[in-house]
Parts: sequence; structure tokens; C-alpha cells
Amino acid sequence: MQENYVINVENSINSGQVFLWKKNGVFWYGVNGQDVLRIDKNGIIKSYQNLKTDFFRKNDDIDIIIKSISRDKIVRNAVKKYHGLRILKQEPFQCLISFIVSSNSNIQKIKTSLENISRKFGTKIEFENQKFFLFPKSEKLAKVSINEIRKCGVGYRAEFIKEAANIIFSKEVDFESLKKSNYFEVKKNMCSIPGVGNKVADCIMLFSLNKLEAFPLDRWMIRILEKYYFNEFHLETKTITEKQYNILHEKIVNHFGPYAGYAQQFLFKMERENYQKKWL
DNA sequence: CCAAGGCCTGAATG
DNA sequence: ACATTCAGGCCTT
Repeated sequence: MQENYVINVENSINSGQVFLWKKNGVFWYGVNGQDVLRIDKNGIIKSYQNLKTDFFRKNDDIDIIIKSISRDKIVRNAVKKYHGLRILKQEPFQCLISFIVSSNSNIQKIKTSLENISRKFGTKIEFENQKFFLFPKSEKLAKVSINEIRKCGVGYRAEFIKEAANIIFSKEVDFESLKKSNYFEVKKNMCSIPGVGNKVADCIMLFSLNKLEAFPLDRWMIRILEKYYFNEFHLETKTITEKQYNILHEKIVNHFGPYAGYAQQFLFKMERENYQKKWL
């Protein structure tokens, strides 16, 4: 019973959700918006800003969630093997920029780009005798030139980043109100931001806006579905159009239930580890 | 509505 | 060495 409340910090951080994290001794340190978190092996958090943050979503009833998503053998095995893997609750703006940067890229490069962005535009702080750069505020990224952003190695995504920052700073899209909105409403808003399509939107919604039915469908997840769920969701086409993405998402929620996003995280972790993909 | 092609960049592949 | 391909998509045509 109590077993389920264990958090596997290592697995949770190394599952493609966050990028600005590094391990130093027994602690993990990571930038989360205007805050830096220090985490021990039990998931106990110390915050630079002294903020209380439910980074590991301890408020979710993980017992119920695990039961809910365990609808087939594949998920049950992944849940067992990666016991303690959690969805992380990130600061939304950093999450947004992170996943705009992630598109058509890979973890190593995403990490480098985001580090560059933080170093160049973020505030330098010291926490436990270590130096960190906070993630820049939307206001800052909205004001700097596209060329300066481009120098961080983000390529054509530079203009998306600036425009996205603008939209957030102006509150044309407002994260706080979106946290209360339903999946489809949030999806519509997120996809209105340049550089944000269905997949990126689902990442932001799952990892920072509490939309646990969001199920990001990237190349890996498509492969996973083709490999293990051929009968449940037969995928015919190579390219996933908007319409097909939505149809597939509906089938997915029918199969995995309202916490489908958790199932996605376990499946993703499982398959990436099988292929020995590197994380942070 | 769908399919195809282009796009920054750097690590991996040939 | 050097050229191509490919990588956790999105946007335009």
C-alpha cells in the first residue's frame, strides 16, 4: 500500500520531461522558471525561492491513477518496472519554450539550447554555493531580438520563441486561467501559439497545466502504439494530420482513461530505456 | 481536407 | 576526412 507513494526521482527527471537538471552528489538541482529546486533521493524539495511546489504531483492520488491506467499487460509491466515514475509539475512558461525548442530535435540539443537561453537572458543566482541561471521571464524574451535568440542554437525556432513570449507576456494566452479550463479549450489556446502544434501542446498541458488526459504523440509514441497496440489503434498513415491526431487521442483516452498522460509517461520511459537512449 | 517539402543544427552514420 | 541522414514537429503550399 505505502509502496505506491515512493517517488523515483532519477526516473522521473530522466524521462524527457525536463532539461535543465543536473546531479551533484546526492542531490538533483534544476531550474524551474524563476526558482531552482534541490531534490534528494526521496523527492524532498528545497526551493531557492522558498516556494512550496508540488513538483512531483503528490496531490494526485497515485494509487487511483495507477489502477486506472493499468488496463493492459504492457502498461502493467511498465508501471511495475518504472515504479515511482511521476509526471512533473513544471513552471508553464519554461515548459512552453522548452517544447517549442524540442520540436524536430533531440534531448542533447534541446538541453544545450535551453542552457544557452538561460545563460544569455536569465538572472544569475547562487544557491547552496552553486551558480544557476533562472529561466528568463516572458517579458525578457519578448523584448530581445530574434537574432540574439537564434544565437542560442535554436535555428528557425527563434521567431516562434519571441512570438510565444509575447503572447504569454501580453496575457493573450493566460496560463493561470487555462489551468481551470478543459482539455479542448486549453488545446485550442496552446495551438494558437506559433511553434506549438498538437504534440507540443500536449506536452505543455500534461507537464505544466494539469491536463492528465493529454497524451503527447511523438515519433516514439507512434512507434510504441504500432508495436504494442496494433489491434487497439490501427495506424494506417505515416503522417499524422490534425484530424487523425484528434481521432487517435479520443481512442487513447477511451483505452487508457482520464489519466492517459501517466500511461504515456510509463510507456515512453520503457521504450526509450529498451533502446538505451540517453537522458540528461 | 490531405500529402509533401522545407527548415536550424549537430551528432551519428556511410 | 567529407557528405548525408536523422532527430521526441510545425508551417506553408
